[in-house]
Amino acid sequence: MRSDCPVNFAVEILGDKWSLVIMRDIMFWGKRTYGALLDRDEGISTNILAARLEYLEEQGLIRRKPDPKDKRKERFAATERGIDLIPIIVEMVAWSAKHEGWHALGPKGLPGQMRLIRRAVNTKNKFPTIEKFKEKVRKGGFIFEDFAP
Amino acid sequence: MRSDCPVNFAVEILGDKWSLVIMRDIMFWGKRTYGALLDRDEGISTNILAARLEYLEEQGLIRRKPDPKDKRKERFAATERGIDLIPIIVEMVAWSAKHEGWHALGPKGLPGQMRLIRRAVNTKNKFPTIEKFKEKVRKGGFIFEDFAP
DNA sequence: ATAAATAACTTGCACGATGCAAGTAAGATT
DNA sequence: AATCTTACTTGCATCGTGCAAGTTATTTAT
Repeated sequence: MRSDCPVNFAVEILGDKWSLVIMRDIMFWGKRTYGALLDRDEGISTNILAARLEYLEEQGLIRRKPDPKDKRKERFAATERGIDLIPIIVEMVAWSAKHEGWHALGPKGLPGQMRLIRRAVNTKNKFPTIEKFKEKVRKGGFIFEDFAP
Repeated sequence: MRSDCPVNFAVEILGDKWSLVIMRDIMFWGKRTYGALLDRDEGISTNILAARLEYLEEQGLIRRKPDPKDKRKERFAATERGIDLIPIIVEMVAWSAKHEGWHALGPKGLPGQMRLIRRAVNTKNKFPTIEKFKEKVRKGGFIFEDFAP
């Protein structure tokens, strides 16, 4: 650790190009397997994904367990520590949405998802919305669950 | 840009080891010059700082102007786009404070600063506190102003 | 039962970001 | 005029990331 500052603490753990994107896929889009996490808009390499998943597990942000039906598969889920990243991710969405350069969820963004995000972003007191998000993920669901294609 | 997702948008701009730490120093600690930004707990290299400041300016998060009194110096300040990072930084502080591994601001953390941070972190509705932070920075001040050593 | 497909990786190599140490040029101080 | 301060740059080593290809275990298809 470079310092005792809590901003630095978070940046040292989360400050890379993939950690928060992977957590987004697990908690917002309900991706549960290596294959599902590979198949993303951003296009991650197989070695990078494997390394990042191992790292996120080390950091206690996700946990994995073998799929009981298919022995080739592993299933990833967010831990409570990972679920607590939701406020950071929501504030990042709010920042991106507020400033130019963002095209509103892109081709995969369904109207319902966009409304959900816009509500989360435009509400001044985000606490109740974020608690609902967390509760959904804690119960094994994911945030865009009701709007999945 | 790797995708249209607003999470990815923020991660591509902010997802490195220094951008948010530098924004913290400017907005929370009131550091205004290259020399002041060099002198940090984390210890940044001179070339990295120069490159990051140029990058943050390109991204519209900070602006610089020459010091009228000392022609060697430049003074850095956060733009409105940079000020809008405060909610993200506050949520990162909240996340770090909630989970183990963080030692509460370290040796430089004065009691007043720690109280300020704890209040920001423990309040469910962070909106009013964050608005006060933003207003202070907009007026040319910084968040720990009243508690500076 | 055998062959093909799928899932989750690993390996090798290139490139860009980061980190350290030393040097430089303009302006301020003595 | 000499020294100090400020804001850099340069050269080099290392680490994180990215691409392409290969590997192993398991499942599905024939």
